[in-house]
Amino acid sequence: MPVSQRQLEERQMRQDRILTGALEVFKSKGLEGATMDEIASESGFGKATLYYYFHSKEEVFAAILENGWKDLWASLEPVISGDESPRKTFSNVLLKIAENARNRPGLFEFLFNAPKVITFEEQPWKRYQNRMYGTIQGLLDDGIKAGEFPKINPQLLFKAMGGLFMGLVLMGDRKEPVSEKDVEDLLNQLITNPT
Amino acid sequence: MPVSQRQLEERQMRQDRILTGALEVFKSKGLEGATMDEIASESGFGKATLYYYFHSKEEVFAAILENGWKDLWASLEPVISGDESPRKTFSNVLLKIAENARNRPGLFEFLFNAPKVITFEEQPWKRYQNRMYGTIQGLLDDGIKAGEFPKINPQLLFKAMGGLFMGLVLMGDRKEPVSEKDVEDLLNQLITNPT
DNA sequence: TTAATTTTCGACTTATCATTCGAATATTAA
DNA sequence: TTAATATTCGAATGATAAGTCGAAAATTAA
Repeated sequence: MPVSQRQLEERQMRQDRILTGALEVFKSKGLEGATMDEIASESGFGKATLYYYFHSKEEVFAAILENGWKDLWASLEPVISGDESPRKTFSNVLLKIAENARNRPGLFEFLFNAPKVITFEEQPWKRYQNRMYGTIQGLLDDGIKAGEFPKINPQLLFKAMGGLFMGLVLMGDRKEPVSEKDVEDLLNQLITNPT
Repeated sequence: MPVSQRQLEERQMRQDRILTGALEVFKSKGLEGATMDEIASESGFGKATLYYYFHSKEEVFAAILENGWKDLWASLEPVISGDESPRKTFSNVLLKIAENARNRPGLFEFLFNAPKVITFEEQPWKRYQNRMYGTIQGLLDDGIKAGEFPKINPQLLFKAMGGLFMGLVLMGDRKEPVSEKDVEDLLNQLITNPT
């Protein structure tokens, strides 16, 4: 009677399938603009089936963010736990983020843009987001103290770096995906020459 | 019979009043989330009156963007037409943008975020946006050629700067408005030392 | 095979708006 | 003052879309 392992996995896969379809629709229509009917047909299920797997449209939306941030954080964890210098760690973190962005640009864009529109309370994914921001902030603080970064308001440097990555993926409607080399060049420009 | 000057001005003021109220609502609810009822009560008119001044909700939305970009561009125009060096001009442009952001942060944020959600065709305000992006891009190209900026993919530098400004205002949920001095410090970090 | 149990789904219900109507009220011009 | 014109508005209208229902089809376990 208790559901089998395979059953659980299949359920999981169906949820993922729904989430993938939903991401497409949310990206093009936004939270309010997206309809459950569209998500249903995009993901290949009947509408009622979506409600079998999720309680509401917002839950679908939140699940995308939750999974996305969790995965992102999971991929960052080992990099951060390493025992490199703040500067090297910081650089690695950025590259890892860039790697994530390259692999699933749609999701990545969504992770950083969607939250601006929404304002529910109690967003579980905020935990991951804050943890990540906090960590990066800490790396910058340490790096500046250690004289590895230019001496500048860390808060500001953080925002600039954050903005940079957002800019890489999102800014304007420019084409041309940014290459890894570009990223490294820019990082060098930014974090080299501690005065 | 032809409407008087004063009449036109009053009409204009009423439209502005509606737009100001609408901006509030759009900011907190987004395009789809915002209701005409709410915009009406926020701006102090009856709902039907909104339709006397605008044809649709989207027209209201578009009018905010159109006015915003037009004003932003207008304030930039003289700076750009100056005969300073690319680098100085660039710096001035950024400061002018920052000034705009300081004066009407709500509008500014809206200008740069709202477009991501929407996708109508034929957006008149896009003309201004593109003009601005194009100009800045040009300044960077020139500056790099003249050896005034670090030698780096201009496209990328552009994105970084764009991201920076977005980051200043929008990134994360950080508080602490960025001071003019902060901005200048960061600009110096970014565009000083042409290697 | 067969009786649970799980999964699927289109049709229905219901609430929420955008937009329109038609009738006031105010303003202007003669 | 009076007739036109401009402005205002709340109450209908209609469309859209979230969420529910109850019945089927699949799958599982015995």
